[in-house]
Amino acid sequence: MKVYLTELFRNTSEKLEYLKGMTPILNVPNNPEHGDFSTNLAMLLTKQLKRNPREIAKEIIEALDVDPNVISKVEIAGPGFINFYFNPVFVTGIVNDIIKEKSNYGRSEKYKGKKAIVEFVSANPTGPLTVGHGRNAVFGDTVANMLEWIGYSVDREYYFNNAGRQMRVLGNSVRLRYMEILGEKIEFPEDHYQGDYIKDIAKKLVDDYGNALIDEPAEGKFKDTAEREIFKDIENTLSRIKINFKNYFNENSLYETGKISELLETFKEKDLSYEKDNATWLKLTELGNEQDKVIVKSTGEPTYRLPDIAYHRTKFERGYDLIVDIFGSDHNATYPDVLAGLKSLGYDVSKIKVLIHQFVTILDKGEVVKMSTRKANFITLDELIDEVGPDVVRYFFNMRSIASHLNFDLELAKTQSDENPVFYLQYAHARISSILKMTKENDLECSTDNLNLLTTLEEQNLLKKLYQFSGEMLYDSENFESHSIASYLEELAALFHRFYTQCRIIGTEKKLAEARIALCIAVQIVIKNGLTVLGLEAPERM
RNA sequence: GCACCCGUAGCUCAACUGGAUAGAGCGUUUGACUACGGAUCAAAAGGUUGAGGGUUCGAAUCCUUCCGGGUGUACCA
Repeated sequence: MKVYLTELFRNTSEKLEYLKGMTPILNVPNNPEHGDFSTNLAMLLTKQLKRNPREIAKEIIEALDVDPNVISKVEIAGPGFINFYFNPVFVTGIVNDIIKEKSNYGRSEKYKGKKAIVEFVSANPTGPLTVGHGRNAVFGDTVANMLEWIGYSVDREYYFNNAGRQMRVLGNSVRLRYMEILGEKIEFPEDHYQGDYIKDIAKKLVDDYGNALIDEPAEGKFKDTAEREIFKDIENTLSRIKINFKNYFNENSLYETGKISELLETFKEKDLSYEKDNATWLKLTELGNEQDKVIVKSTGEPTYRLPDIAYHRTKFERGYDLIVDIFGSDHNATYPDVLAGLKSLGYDVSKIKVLIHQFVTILDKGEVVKMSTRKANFITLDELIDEVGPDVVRYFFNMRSIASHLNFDLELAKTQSDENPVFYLQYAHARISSILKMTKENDLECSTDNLNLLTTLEEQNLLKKLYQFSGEMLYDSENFESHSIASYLEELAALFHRFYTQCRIIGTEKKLAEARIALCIAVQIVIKNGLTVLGLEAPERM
C-alpha cells in the first residue's frame, strides 16, 4: 500500500513543480476514521509556498492520478492532512503474496551482499551469566536476527579477556577452595569470588588430581580450569535461549599476533601519540575531545583502550560493512575514546553502531536486589530460564526499548508466567493450527479464489495489519528496535482473536469459509516469521 | 561538578520518530459460548505525559531552566 502511494506521488511531481524532490511522510493514522494512510505533505509546504494548507492539499489531490481499484477515497481533513482509503478488494491481495512466499514473506534484500558483525555478551569468564547479561544476550542475538532478515550476512562475536587482575583473583579463589577441601585452614579474602560455583570447580580438581596441585600457582591449572568450566557453563546457558556464537575473540590474541604493538607503532608514526610522565598518551584533544587519554601506563601495561581500538581495527580489516556493539550503560563513557582513536586512524566510524542498553533492576518483593558477581548475590540467567522457560526470557527482554530501565520483578515473573504476552502470540499461532486441522476434517480447503469476500471490519483490519509487516520489519531492523516487532505481533494477534470471535469458518458459505482459511494461513505465516526473528517458538499446540 | 539514559494510568511499558481524541498488558469492576481451543472476546473506570518557560499550524517527542532516579566520570577492565 505504502509503495503504491510513494510511487503515486513520484509520478505526480511531474505535474506540480513544488512536489519535486519531496518524499511524502506516510503514516497509518491512530484513528481509523482518518483513513488507511495519511500524509502531512500539504502542511509542510505551507511555509515554502506561503499558502493555505487545505488549498495546497486540494491542488495535490486533483493532480494525483488515482486508480479507483486501489484507492477508493482521498480526502482532506483537519488542518490539511490528506487521507487515503484503500479499496477493500485490493487490500485482500496481500493474502496471495504471503501464502506464496511463506517463511520468506517480509524479508528484505536491501542489504544483500553486505557483511555485519554483532558483538555482544562479551562477559569475562569469572562467573555464570546473570539476569543482567540476559538483556544484552537476547537483544544482541535479536539484532543479529533482524539484520539477517534484511539481507546482511551476520557474524556473532563474543569478545573476552582471560588475562588481568580479575582472572588472577578467580584462579586464586579456586586455589583457596581447593586447599580448603583438602583440609587446609584458609582465609578467604572478601574481594575474592564468593560463589558456590568456585567450590564446584575446586571439587572437580580434587576429584581429578587429588592433592597433586598443592604447589600449583593460582594462575596455572586453577585459572585455566576455572575459565574452561565457566565458559562451558556460559555456552550452555546461551544455547538454552538459542544463542550460538560464531567467534569467541580472545583479547590476548591481539598481543600474540602483534596487533597491539602494530597499533602503537601506527599511532607513533602518524604522530597521534606522545610520551608524558613515562606513559603513552593518545592525542584526543586535537580531535575535539575534552582530554587526551593514556593508552600505555607508566608501568608499561596498556589501558583497556589500546586493545579495544586494536580489536575494532580488526573488524574493519575483516571487511565488515556494519559493526554493531551491544553494551550495558556502564560502558557509556568508554566507547567514545575508542571511536575517536579509530577515527584518527582514518577509519569510517559511521559503520560502527554502539547500542547501549540500560540496566535491569531486579526486584524481589518490591525490594531492589543489588547484584555483584564477586559477592555472588546475583540471580543467574540459568535460574531464570529454569523458572519461566526460554521463550518468556527472550520475549521479556525484547518487549522493551533498550533505552529504558527495566524492572524485573522476580515474584511477578514466576507467578504470572502464564499471563505473559508471549503466550498470547503463541496461542494465536497454535489456535490457527487447530482451526486448520478442524476445517480439514470438515472438507474445507484453503482457496485464494474468492478473497474479495473478506469485507467485514474484522477481516479488513486484519488484512491491513498484514500489509504493514514488511515495512515494519525493515524499519525496526534498520533501527535496531526489536521491541517494536513484539508490539506489532501483539497487535496482529489481537486483531486475529477479534476476527476469530466474530467470523466463523465452519458453518458459513463454502467460498467465504475457504477465503477465511486463506486469511488464517496468512496470519499464521506472519506470526511465525515475526516470532522467528525474535528467536521464539511458533508452537502448533500449547 | 560534568557526560549519557530515564521520568507517561495503581504497577510494567508503548506511542509510526513533530501529527488529529496519548495507547496496550497486568490489576480493579461488569458482561459473552450447548461454538472451529475460554491461554479468548466485549465493555467500564483509571492521565495537568515530573514542574515551569520557549520554538510553530501542531509538542510526551525539539530547545531551555529546575526537580527526581540510574550509569559513568582512573596510568581499573
